[in-house]
Amino acid sequence: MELRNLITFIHVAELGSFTKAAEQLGYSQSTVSFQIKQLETELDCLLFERINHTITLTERGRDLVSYAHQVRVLTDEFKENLTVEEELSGHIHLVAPDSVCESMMNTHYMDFHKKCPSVSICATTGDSLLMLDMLDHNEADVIITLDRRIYNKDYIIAKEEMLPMHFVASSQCKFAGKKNLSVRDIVNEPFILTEYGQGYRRVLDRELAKMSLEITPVLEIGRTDIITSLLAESNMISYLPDFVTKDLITSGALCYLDVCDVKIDIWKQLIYHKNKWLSKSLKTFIDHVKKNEFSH
Amino acid sequence: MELRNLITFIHVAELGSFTKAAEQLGYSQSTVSFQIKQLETELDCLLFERINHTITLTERGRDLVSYAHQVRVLTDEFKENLTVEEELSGHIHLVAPDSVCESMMNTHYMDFHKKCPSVSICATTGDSLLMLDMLDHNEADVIITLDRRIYNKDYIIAKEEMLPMHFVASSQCKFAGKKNLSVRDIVNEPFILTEYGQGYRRVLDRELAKMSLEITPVLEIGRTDIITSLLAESNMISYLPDFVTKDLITSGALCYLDVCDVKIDIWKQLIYHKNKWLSKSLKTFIDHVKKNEFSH
DNA sequence: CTCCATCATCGAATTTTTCGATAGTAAATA
DNA sequence: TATTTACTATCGAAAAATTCGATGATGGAG
Repeated sequence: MELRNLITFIHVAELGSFTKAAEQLGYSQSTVSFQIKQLETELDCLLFERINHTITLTERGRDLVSYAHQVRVLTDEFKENLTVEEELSGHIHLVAPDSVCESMMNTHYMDFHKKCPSVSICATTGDSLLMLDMLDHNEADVIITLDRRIYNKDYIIAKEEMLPMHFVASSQCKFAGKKNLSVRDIVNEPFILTEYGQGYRRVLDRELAKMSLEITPVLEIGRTDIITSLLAESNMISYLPDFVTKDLITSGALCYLDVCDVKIDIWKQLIYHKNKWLSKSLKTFIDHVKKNEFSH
Repeated sequence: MELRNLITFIHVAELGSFTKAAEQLGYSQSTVSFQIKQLETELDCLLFERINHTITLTERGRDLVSYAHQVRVLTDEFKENLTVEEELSGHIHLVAPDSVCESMMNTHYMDFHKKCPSVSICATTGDSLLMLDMLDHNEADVIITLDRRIYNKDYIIAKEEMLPMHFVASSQCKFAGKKNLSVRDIVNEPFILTEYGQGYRRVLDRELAKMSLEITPVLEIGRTDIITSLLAESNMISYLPDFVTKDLITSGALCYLDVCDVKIDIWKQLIYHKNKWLSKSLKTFIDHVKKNEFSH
């Protein structure tokens, strides 16, 4: 019992004529005959009595009319809802490094929430590999990486920028103000770094390994806010993106170390999977992040 | 948007896999792919995200699931109602001569009503030509004729019997008891006959015409109960089926006239159109009439 | 009595659906 | 690590279904 036949049946029942229904539907009359017969065969009952070339609904036919109408109403409603402007609602799963999550929540998340109060955001943290894996398994809608510059034909980079990074330490640190430091001068100092999974941490390790150097951090921790506050009160060193240290640099609590022989390109990238269906909500969210979370 | 595709879609959505749905439905996997794509094209939206060979419903997809379920429920309900034993209800239009209507209502109609209280009967009266016309226009479901024996490939004779008929008059009539009367003896007496339309009246006229005779009735009236009561109180003559006069013959108020030279074959026939859909109610009704309205 | 309207039917043309094979990819397994 | 398995996309060919146009039968209108 296909919808096509039900539609034809409705027209026939309303017009009381195969011929007229055929004209109205753009079919030939024999097609209408065939379709009705098809319904009758499938339902194993007579829908119309044909007496002297005029048709009359049987009781079964009358039953079918009401059923067919219900189906048509349902169909029309559904299609209408499809064309209706999609509502800004639903659920979005963002995964990003701790530091990015924090900065987003502190700065512009409320703006988005005000703009789209019905859209619920789930922001979780994770390292680069996990995030990409989540993209691959459609467990995250969009991610932000801080890592080497990622390119892969399966991913769409919605926005990206290179991230300025520095070795940082307390302004009281013995290296503060020193010019032209070498990384060799500091590798044996006590370090606090983010956990290994974070992309820029890995990139740093690899870069040092090229120079046959290695940092053994005394503390590894994902929360960069904790790192920075520890730095301020200690003689430890870290390697962090500027946006994380910005406030404490401005306030003078921390300072950049002028290390000249390590130059690492870390990229901040807003990524989603190429096969991801972008709902209007998701598009809006991505736009919002592009505008607010990246330098303009 | 055909039902077939919606069913497939439901299975895919429930199993989360094109392949499994194909197995369950007996399709090849490519067919399922095709059907889903067909839906997506028609609705102009993505129903499943395909990321790494695993599928996930989109929001639109989720909407469609609930819609498709509704349609399926409707369909199942409808088909179920079809297979459910048809209820004995509905409407039946019987057309019959006045005399037959009366006898039916007086004798066995109540039995039928008790058996099928939800079936409403509309019994109207009409002459043979009208009745056949009504069959041809599907305005009557079944008719009973008192006429010459009707045969036509478009009609189905559910039951028929030859109808004994007699010239009748009051027992006080001057012909009462006379043997071997000729019709010539009585043609000029005052006659009450049914209206011309009634079949057996026409047949009588035609038969007499063969003998170059003619009856000019002083009264023509459809209601045979009126004819018989008038006969009993007058010297008039009529020509009626025995079932009409039975009671008054038994009571002795009327008597048959022994007219030997007119022999007319009148048939009582229960007829419906060959294309008539016999609902269970109608079948039951016809059966009832066959059993009760005809001699066994 | 002829013309028109109606539905049924048939075979041919067309369209749609389905299949089977193949490819590409990821995950599981050895 | 290599291999096997599992999954979806795609393509062309085969099969099936739909549609059409012509024809026929029949009743009604003019």
